[in-house]
Amino acid sequence: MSDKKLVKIDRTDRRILEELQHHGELTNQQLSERVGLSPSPCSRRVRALEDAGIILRRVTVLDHKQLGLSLTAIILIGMDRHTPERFGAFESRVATYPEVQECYLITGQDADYMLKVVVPDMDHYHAFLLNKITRIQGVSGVHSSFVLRRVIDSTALPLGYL
Amino acid sequence: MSDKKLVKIDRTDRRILEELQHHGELTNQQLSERVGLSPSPCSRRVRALEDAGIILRRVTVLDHKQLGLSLTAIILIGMDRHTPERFGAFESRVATYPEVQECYLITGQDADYMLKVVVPDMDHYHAFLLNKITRIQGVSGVHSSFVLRRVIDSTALPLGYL
DNA sequence: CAGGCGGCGCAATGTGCTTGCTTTTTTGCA
DNA sequence: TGCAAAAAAGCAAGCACATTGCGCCGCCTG
Repeated sequence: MSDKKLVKIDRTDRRILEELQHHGELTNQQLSERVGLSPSPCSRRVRALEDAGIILRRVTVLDHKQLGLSLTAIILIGMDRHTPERFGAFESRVATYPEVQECYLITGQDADYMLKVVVPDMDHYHAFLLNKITRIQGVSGVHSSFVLRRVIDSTALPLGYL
Repeated sequence: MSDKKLVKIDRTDRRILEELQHHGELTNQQLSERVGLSPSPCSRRVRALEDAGIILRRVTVLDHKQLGLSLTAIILIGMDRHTPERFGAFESRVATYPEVQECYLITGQDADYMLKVVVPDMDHYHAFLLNKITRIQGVSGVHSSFVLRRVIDSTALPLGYL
């Protein structure tokens, strides 16, 4: 592995992570006063968390509605044969589709993969299914649901267990 | 609505959004040279995108494995009665559970809600189901799947349609 | 073809980040 | 319980970066 150094996460680190999870736009000194620290040790802690790989990356979340991407679909996909070749081929193909936000190999007899897909509208979704999903070797069953309302849409992890 | 100003998104804005979606840690001048601009107009464009609400927020993504959160579950939930009161009660309860990363009201006869939940292990998942999900009035059917592998786990939108 | 508008680049200013050093607090052991 | 060592916090200076005003250029319009 490439994780250089490991950090024991105390109460202060937990507060830092809690803030950064939701507010990645905070400056270091804004963050430092929220967690009750002066800027320098706060900055050092954040860098330690990055070096340890606990902070994976910073991202910017965009408004799909304003970008004309109104349709979000949840797709459950079953495979005909459960071989590593089938799975490998499926995953490497799916990884090239920008419409796919999430793709998980999951347990259960009904489905092998769960996908979250974002497209402009139904026409594009139809085209996506026909041209990209059903074309992949081994895809046997496809079940689509569509998002009516986003009650919660977050990337935050529950830090209460630490 | 409170969206102050609207921005027509040209090729440069698209490149900015594409970079920021994946690399929210970029400094403005790093971003500016990636999109082929000088720092000042780049900064102005980013702020315009923020003011327009196209850039919703910046977040920090953490490594769930290193934080001892090894289990991710996909839960499909059905409601006994499809009334606004039932839905409202369910949603306001679910919104208070930090383990729930995503909660969508979805189409389909099999389920009404799809949840993505993060917990340390199976014991905690069991407790979560018993103490938090099945306690909610109106929950009739619960189907759990568990994530075996994260093939794609992103927040990036497909900007190729613009 | 002339006028106006909008976006880009440059330079200066101000803000925030970073690094070395000192002080304080915590931890471990007698 | 007290002392010593180590780790973390705070301070100040140097530096990098973001921001703002201004002049210039290209484009669109009348």
